[in-house]
Formats: sequence, structure tokens, C-alpha cells
Amino acid sequence: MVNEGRDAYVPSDVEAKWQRLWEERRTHSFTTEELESAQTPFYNLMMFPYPSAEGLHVGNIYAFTGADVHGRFQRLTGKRVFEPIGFDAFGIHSENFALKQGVHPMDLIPSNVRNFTRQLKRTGGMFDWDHMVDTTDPSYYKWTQWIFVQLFKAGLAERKEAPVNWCPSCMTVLANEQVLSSGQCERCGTLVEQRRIAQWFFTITKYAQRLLDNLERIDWSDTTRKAQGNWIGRSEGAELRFPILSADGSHTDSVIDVFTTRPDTIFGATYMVLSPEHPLVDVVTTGARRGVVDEYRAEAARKDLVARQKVDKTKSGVFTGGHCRNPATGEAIPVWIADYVLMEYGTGAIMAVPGHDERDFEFARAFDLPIVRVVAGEGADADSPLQEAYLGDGVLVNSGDFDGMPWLEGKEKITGWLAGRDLGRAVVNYRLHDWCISRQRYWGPPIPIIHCSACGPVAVPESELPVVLPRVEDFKPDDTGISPLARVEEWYRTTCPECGAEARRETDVSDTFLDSGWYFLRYPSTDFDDRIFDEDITRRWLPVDTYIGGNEHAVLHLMYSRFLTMALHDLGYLDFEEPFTVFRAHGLITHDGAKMSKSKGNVVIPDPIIEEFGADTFRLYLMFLGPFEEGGDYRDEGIQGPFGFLHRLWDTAVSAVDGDADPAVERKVHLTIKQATEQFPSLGYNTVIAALMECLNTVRAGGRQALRSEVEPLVVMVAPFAPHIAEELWERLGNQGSVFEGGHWPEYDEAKTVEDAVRLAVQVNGKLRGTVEVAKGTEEAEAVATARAEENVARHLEDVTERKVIYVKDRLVNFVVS
RNA sequence: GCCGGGGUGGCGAAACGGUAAACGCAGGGGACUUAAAAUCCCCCGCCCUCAGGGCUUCUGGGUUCGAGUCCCAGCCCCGGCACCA
Repeated sequence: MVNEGRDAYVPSDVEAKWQRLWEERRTHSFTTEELESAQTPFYNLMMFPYPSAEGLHVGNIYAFTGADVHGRFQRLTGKRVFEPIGFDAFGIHSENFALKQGVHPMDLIPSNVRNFTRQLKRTGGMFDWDHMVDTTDPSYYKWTQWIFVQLFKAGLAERKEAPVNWCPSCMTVLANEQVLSSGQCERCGTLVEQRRIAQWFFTITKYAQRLLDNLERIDWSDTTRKAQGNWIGRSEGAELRFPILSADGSHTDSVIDVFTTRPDTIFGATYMVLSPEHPLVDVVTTGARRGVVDEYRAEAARKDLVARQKVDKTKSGVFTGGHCRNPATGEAIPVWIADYVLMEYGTGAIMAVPGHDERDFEFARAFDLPIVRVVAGEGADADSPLQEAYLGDGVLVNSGDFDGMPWLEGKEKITGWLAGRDLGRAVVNYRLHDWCISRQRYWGPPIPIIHCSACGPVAVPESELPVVLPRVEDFKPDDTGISPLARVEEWYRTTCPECGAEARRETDVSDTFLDSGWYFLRYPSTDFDDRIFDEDITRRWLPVDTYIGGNEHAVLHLMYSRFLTMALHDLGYLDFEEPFTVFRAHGLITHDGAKMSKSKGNVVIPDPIIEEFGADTFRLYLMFLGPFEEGGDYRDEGIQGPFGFLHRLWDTAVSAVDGDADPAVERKVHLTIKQATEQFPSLGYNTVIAALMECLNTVRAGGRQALRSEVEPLVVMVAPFAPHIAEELWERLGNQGSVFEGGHWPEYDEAKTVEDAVRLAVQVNGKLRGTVEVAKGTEEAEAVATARAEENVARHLEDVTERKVIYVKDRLVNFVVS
């Protein structure tokens, strides 16, 4: 476009100019000294992206813009805002993409990162690029490994067997998302099985209660806190002991422990069920049943983990031939195995109470097992037949001495009674599992452990970190072994750091969520390579003031980050235990009412939009779509609104003059400042933008000449959304330096926000019949008289009896009549 | 099934229990312009020919002088978890 007249708004020129100046002046960067000494520090964090080959999508830009707007607002109010960015570039996504393209991830990632960096700079975020973090950089994952070592030394990392999805054709482990819903391998279509292999776990379950308790006192989006609460899944109940009986009915040495939330129903436990993987299956199974049991277990093992979790209408299972003694009734009850009982939850064994549990009821019906009622609700007694499991309130029946007791009381009393005989105890159980961090893959940080046949697993000495991921051209999983690194003999052959004997490195890499679980600790300390984070800087900047991100990370990433912070706190490295003081989940952007997806072909591509309208307009539009925490719907034509607004703002500002204030316009400006000041902190961006538009409309109403004093506050308030044009107009209004430096957020004068006249709504029986204008603060008698005089109101008050009059000062008058 | 979040004009959305639809898009009419872009003015929930009136925030009840907003019951949509004992 030809720039005719120097006063035309040309977004690309303005944005290029200011992006260049920001970089030259290092407006958004911190030196080490600045980080060490900043007053009023504000750590503004957003979730770092995984640098895909496709580049930034609108979802990313939406999230980053919302966070950046917050940071820029804080900066305008005078805070020193640290807003870092980085790349979460390890993991299965990158690895799979690299495999598909036939490119090595070590070549792929840098070019993706370059592309992301270019796009991020173009959108105008106030990122401190001097403190960028890339999780695949050895200088970063050195510390990821260091954290593993600390947790290992503290006994928070342990090795145990766990099931994984195994493709027998690819001979490799698959993540759950690589298993199709049909239970087939997504690559070769073979039916996936489960295998049990030894893997590394962080014992996050030790922190379950603290992770739950702290939820009460952190300022996080409610939805996120609820999701974490459910994920932790605390349930109170009892662990009860059922002795295994030998063939002649005498006790053996073995006992099956079960977890139940309903110890009150133990008199109704008519059989037991073990998970097929339960270690006591071999003990309890009788010779005659060995064949069927083994067959069932093999079949269960063939089902992959995804299929296994599907709720099947028909329950399967087999009788082991063995029996246990019900510790309450003293009766011998049969022990079955069935895959509806999961080894991962509770003790992997249940007492089945078909009368009062839906799953047990269904199973008992299918296999003709006895169903006994032990809770009677209203209108039922001990002999009332059960057509379905009864889950309601009631009193205990068929329960020996406990008959007649309310079930809630029974829970406690029966647990106590069994505990007294060493047959049970009250326990709290959590749904949360330990965090499996092993990945039998290539593209991740090697787990820093050396296996020695004499010493067992030994941590790599800290002085030898990082354990560098070797460049392996053939990183594709194949049939030679579990992890690609297990093929690189010269890499894994080493010596034991403790005894010096021949030893072997761990060949698994760690979970991406470990990389992303601590990156916020690293950002302010990237200037140091001799420590994971600097103590003083960390004390000054952390915990993070505001963290903004998607709720898809409500449980995994956010839970792991909390856990790692807590663990590092307990090990004495941090003086806080919650990493994010405030967390806000943003909403989702749809396009013409539909979720964006590549297959639907309705993905909004940012680059051409920014090219056409500029980053400022794009940012403003995204924030205007709807409430930031709820998301909004992107429509291609809608961008005209914000585009026109910035044009009008430009024209108004460049032609503004000095002069005497018009009180009505001045009032609008002050009201707008008030609203923006109140709504910015709570991310109410869409209504702030509406208010700014209204204000500009008022300032320009009837083509009037705007005053500098009216436009300048508007320029500052629009700056978080549209930083480039704001800088330019700030300069053109005659100011020196950046609008973001010096705390230029406008102040409002409460006195100037009040109107002297107000419009009262006049209702008759709650229906609007007219409006009248009165002076602000008019007392009842006068206001009612004015209202009554209004022509249309008067007509509605004829031929009726007035019962009373409601007056709300400066609001309305309501005549109640009959 | 459980846990969240929602249902308001043609569309995105606003509304301390107090004039429903602010702000914007789309649409219609007009001004300026050779033309386009940008800009400016007017109209815009539905029904009744205007003054005026009636109806309208998913449905049905309730509380209240007054309910989109509070309470009860139900329907629908979206997201997450799901054989959790």
C-alpha cells in the first residue's frame, strides 16, 4: 500500500518499527543484575508450547495473548514484569513426527523452534528472549536429570513393575494414545497386549493428602481445583482381612486384604474377587481349577490397557476353586478372579457385596452367586428381595449384633470391631497413582541411573551430569530391544560409580512431563550453568505470580509441577511449596461455532491474518471474542470491528488538540478508566474492550475534535491489547520513551465519574411505563411526584388503587396497584 | 454414571435482584468519493397499521413490589473422568 500522507495508520510499518525498537532497547529483557535487584517483581508465566512443524495455531496465540495482556497491564501499573517463553520440545509428538518425515528430531526441532520464535516475535508478546528455555538442550536437561537424582536419593523414585501396552509385531511399548479404540496398534494394526516391565516411578502418592489440602489455599480457577481434587480421589474406608482357607476348611498363612468404602456391608460379602494379576491368585487357586484360571489370566493379559478400562456390559470371570473366611459372618466364601477388579486400585482385591454394589450385583447374577440384603431402606426389611443393588440410606439387617444400626454408624462400628480382632483397620485410599516416568523411547533425557549387578541401581554422580542423549540415526523402535538406546552398546556400557565394576546405563528416557514440571524454576536462572536455580533470584521472583494456560493440563502438568515443587521444598531447595500463586484457565476458541481441527479444515491460520490486519488488530479481536476464561467463536468478518476501532483511535489521536474539557466526555473517560482498572486484573478483557470502544465513540461523537487529555488515557488502556499502535500514538502525542516504562496507567477521579442527573425507570406493577430524569440523589417524595406526573405513567394510574410505592434511589420507582 | 461449564436477537456477546440485548459482526438506507479502502449519519428481537400496547433470556413451578440473575424439578449442548470397590 502506498503511504499517502504521513498520518495514515499502516499496521505493518508501526509494528515493524516497534518490534525493532523493543529489541534494540531490550525493553523486555532482564540482565542478571536486574533480576537480582528488581523492585516490585511480577512473574508472568504462560504454558510453553511444544514446537510443532505446523507452527503456532490460534489456540496458542489466544492463550499467549491473554497472558501477555495481563503482563503488560501489570507493567503499566509500574511492576517489573518478567515474561519468559520456551519450548517443550522433547516427547513422543516430536519423535513420531520425525519418524514419519524421516528426519532426525535433533535436526527437526531447531527449525521448528526458529519458526515459532519468528511467529511469537511477530505477535508482539513482551517475552524476555534472553531467558528462553529449550527442554532438549543438554544445559537444561542436565537439571532435569539432577532433579531425578535428588528424588532418587530421597527415596522418592523407585523401580517397580507396571503394565505397559506392548505391540507384539513392532516389539515395542506404546503409549495409551497410540492404541486405537479397537485395541490395535496405530502403526501396524496388530492387537496390543499388556506386559509388565520394571519402570521408574516418582512416589507422588506420598504427597496425595498435601496436594489435596493445599488446593484449599491456592487462588486457582475453580474448575482446575475440582479436577485435581477428583484426580487425587480421596476415599475413606477400611482395609479388611479375609483369611484364605485350605481344602479342609482350616486357615492358611495367607490373607487377602481388600479395600472397601462400605465396611458396613461386610455381612453381605458373599464372595471375593481378585484382579487377574493379583499375586495371591496362585496361592488360592486349587489344582482342579488351575487350567481355567491360567487361561483367563492369559486372556486378560492379551487385552491392552485401553480395552481393559472399557466398561463392558457383560462381566467375565472364573472361580479359582479357593475360599476365604468372611471375618464377620465366619462363613467360607468363594474366591473368583475377574478383570473388572483392577490391580491398580486399592489392594487389587475386593469383597463382593452384590446386594449393595451394582457391579457385584451384575456379576452375581451372571454367575449365580448368592445375594444377601444387609441394608434396609424405608419400607424394606431383612427379607425384602433385591431386584437391583440397593445403594441408598438405611439400617443394617442380617448383620448379627449390628442389626438396626444406621449404616453410617455401622461403617465406623464394624471397622472398629474388626480392628479389635486384627481383621481390619480404617484407611484412606487415593485414586492417584505413582507417577511412572520411564519411557521406552528415544526422544527424551536419559534417566541418570547406572545398573550394577553388585550395587543395584546407582545414581550418576552429579559431576557427570548431563548424561547426554547420543545422536542415534536409527532411533526407530524395532525388534532388537526395548529402548532404542539399548542398541547403542558403546553408550550404555559403563562402570559402576560405586564399586567400579562393569555396569550398564539405564536405557529408558524420562517422561516429557518431567521436563515441563519445573521449567518455571529455570527461566529466571538461565544465566547460571553451575546451579539449577539461583537462590536469591528464586526468592525474589518465585512463586509465579500469575500462570495462565489451558485446562487440558489441569491434572497432569499442573499436578506434577506442584509435586516437584513440594518435593524440592522438602529437600531444602525451595522455601515455598506451591509453585503458582494464581492460576487461570483460559477458554477454547471455536471457528464459526465448530471446534477447529485439521480434518475439518477449519483451522484459523494466524500468519495471513496478521499480514493483512496487523498483530494489534488480531490480538484485540481475539480478546474481544468472549470472556477470556470461557473462550469464544472466531468469525472471519468479525475482525473488521477491532480493525476499524484502531483506525478511529489513530485518527482521533493524531488530530487531538489541547483545550477545555467537556464534562460529559470527561466523565465517560473517568468511568472507563475505573472500569478498566477494576476488570483488567480479573481478565475481563472483552468488556474492557467494549468500554474502550464506547469511550472512543463518546470522545468522537458528532465528529467533535478530541482533546489530548481524552485520548491519552485511551492509548494507555489499549496498550496491553495493541502494544505497537499504543507506543506509536504515545510518541506522537509528544511523550518520550516507551508507554510501558514509568507506570503510565491512568488514574480516575471518583468525583468525576458521578453524573448530576439520572434517568429513573418508572414501573407500574413491575412493568416499565416510562422514564423520568431527576437530579442525582433525589429523595423519595420528589422522585415519586415527578414519576407520577409522567404522561404515560399517569394514564396507568387512573382507575386503580395504589397499594404502595417502591423507590430505589437513582434507579426506579415502582407503583404497586390493584 | 460421576464431576465441571453452559443454554439471552441472524451471529459473537453485555447486564450490583431494578429500563434485557451495552459493545461488535452481519444486514438495510444514506453522505463523502471518478472508484476503492478508510471515515461519517440513520434503522435493526418478535407481533399488532402510528400514539401506544402485547410478547420475549431452554421448559415448568416457586420466592419477590420486581427474576436472565435466587430456590425446586426437568430438557438439551460442551468439556473432563470413568468397572475407583
